[in-house]
Amino acid sequence: MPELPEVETIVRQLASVLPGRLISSVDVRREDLLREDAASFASTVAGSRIRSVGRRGKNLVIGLATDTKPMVLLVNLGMTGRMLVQPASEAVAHPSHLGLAFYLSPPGVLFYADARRFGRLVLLSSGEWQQESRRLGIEPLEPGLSPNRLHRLLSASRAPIRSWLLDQTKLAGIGNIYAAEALFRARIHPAREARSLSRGEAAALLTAIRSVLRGAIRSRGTTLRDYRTTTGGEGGFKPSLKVYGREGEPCPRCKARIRRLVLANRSAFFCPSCQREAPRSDT
DNA sequence: AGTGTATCCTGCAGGC
DNA sequence: TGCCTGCAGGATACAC
Repeated sequence: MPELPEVETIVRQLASVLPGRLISSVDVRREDLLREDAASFASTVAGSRIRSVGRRGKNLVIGLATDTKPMVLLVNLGMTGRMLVQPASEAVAHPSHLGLAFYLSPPGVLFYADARRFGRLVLLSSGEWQQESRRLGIEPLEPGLSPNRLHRLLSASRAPIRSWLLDQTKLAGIGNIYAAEALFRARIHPAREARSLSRGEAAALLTAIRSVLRGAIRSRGTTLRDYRTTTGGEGGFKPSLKVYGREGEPCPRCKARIRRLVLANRSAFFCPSCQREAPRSDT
């Protein structure tokens, strides 16, 4: 669910309300969302002050100043994770599938809720976070990513381009929805070998990735079912999806029926006419 | 270096 | 109505 645009939306909302506030206490309801035990997590976080809220790939990066040292609270939302903020003035109603509650001062509550509990909240030292961050690939919206650089990265891999796009160690932040949408816009078949893309195709793919991510951010993300903003609102990008989840529907460009194939055990939606696996060999 | 499979979970849609 | 199966935005570990 939450890919780069959804996480970016959440980060922007949190960044406008959290920095400077104190986390007075933490209520851990689902310990399996943590890597450490609930008691040590709570004792580290309680009493800390929120310094910053950022994003790296699909991860929320929350900077905390604790009693002893600066820490990073890394939140990966998995498929169904939600970050919900309750203003102090409202009665505190718990969301369904509540995982953790962070009680704030000035008053307010930050909830982490997660139906499937694939999400994770991890406390790291600054050094540990730097190491973790190095494992992730480049940010697709980072200006330093040029068409040539993308082409170089692609040329090292025989993986299908859709699998390559989902690999967070290559680019960080793209998931199944936006991979499908970017490949459609760039007219590239999802099963093409990454290294088979020409320089021109790599450039077109980069343009497509950026335009679809930026468009989705403008719409506050894509809500299929579970994704919510921090205020509980839905993202508005779903009507802009051209192929994802549209198997059997006509391609908006050429009217051919959109197809679904399975790559690495995950659905890949594409237009068989606009996105050819091999160059046309007819006439 | 790849893939396929399984795993972690719950919820929902569709078939019967 | 209910039971069953399949599928879902993600990440990771395993065998091959």
